[in-house]
Amino acid sequence: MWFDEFKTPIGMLKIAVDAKGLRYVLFESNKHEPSNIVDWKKDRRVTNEARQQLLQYFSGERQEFELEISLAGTEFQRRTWQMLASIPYGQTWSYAELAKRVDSPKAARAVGAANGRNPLPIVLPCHRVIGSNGSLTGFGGGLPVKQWLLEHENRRAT
Amino acid sequence: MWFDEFKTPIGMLKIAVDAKGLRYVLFESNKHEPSNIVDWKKDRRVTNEARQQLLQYFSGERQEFELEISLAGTEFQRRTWQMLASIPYGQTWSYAELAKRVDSPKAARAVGAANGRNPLPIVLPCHRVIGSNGSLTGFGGGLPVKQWLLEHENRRAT
DNA sequence: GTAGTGATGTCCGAAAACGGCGAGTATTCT
DNA sequence: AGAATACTCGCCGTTTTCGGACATCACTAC
Repeated sequence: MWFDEFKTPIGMLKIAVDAKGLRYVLFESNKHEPSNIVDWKKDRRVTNEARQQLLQYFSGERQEFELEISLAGTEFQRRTWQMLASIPYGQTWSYAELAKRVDSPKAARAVGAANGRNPLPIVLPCHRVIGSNGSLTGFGGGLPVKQWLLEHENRRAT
Repeated sequence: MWFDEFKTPIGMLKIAVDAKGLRYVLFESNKHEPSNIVDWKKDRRVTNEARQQLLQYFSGERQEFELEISLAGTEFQRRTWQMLASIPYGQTWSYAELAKRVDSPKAARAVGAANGRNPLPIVLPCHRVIGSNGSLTGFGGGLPVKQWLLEHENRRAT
């Protein structure tokens, strides 16, 4: 398996792609090890594009991503991850809100678990989901990073 | 998934291959459903060869198989299945003997379980393994078939 | 306040159940 | 006696089951 690696304001990021598109965005210390990709590809075109868009995000030039992505998970997880893309830049939802939008109103907790396994953080903005009482509650890359991302978006938000 | 199907003295047989070789030999009524093959192939060359050798076995012309095979299972299962090929045509081993040959002298019972999941019956002659008291004890394709195979080999044995 | 409770999907570890067994012992027929 | 049968118990790898733990939250009861 091959990763493209590059530096950002929040540390090194690693990304990997497979035949369908972007598959992983990893922090230096990721909680869950990525599972092996069956049909991974060393596709410079896709990784270059993804890296560029991520760097644009960090410099403030980009608020939305336009990338081919490849989601591997249960039906519920994919539903949850895809819904993340609906949260506008600079805004936050609660886990309960996200659960409602996914048609499982009572599954706030399950949504949290799915968020914890989001394979594409930042691109799919799981950092925009916080506790209904305003607490940050958790983040794969560590809470400080979550806070940094939210503040970064707040500074740029229209 | 694609199966080649053909008629034999003990009923219809189905065989399937993947990238590495012969993967399944199935009786009409198989106890364990085959798991999905990831990289199965519709490879006429391999299936034709396998079918031909099997038919030769039934007609008595063939006592040993020479085929590329693909074994998917735990380390112990593969060890057990491979050892089956060492049992000479027309002879029988007890489960305990087989266990010894596999370096787990006390695992007679585990060997039995592995035998029960042999994906390539006849080619890997699990029918040549019987209880240490001479009883047939069990067979995926049914005990009558096991008995038929043993008698068939006895008739032809030198 | 604060402490407890139930609902939800997934993962992970532990524990139990389950087989194509076998050796040893007891029981039952000739 | 001696042989056939029955029951018990240990053995081993795999499969199944089960109980928590989670990036939650609303509600109730004190």
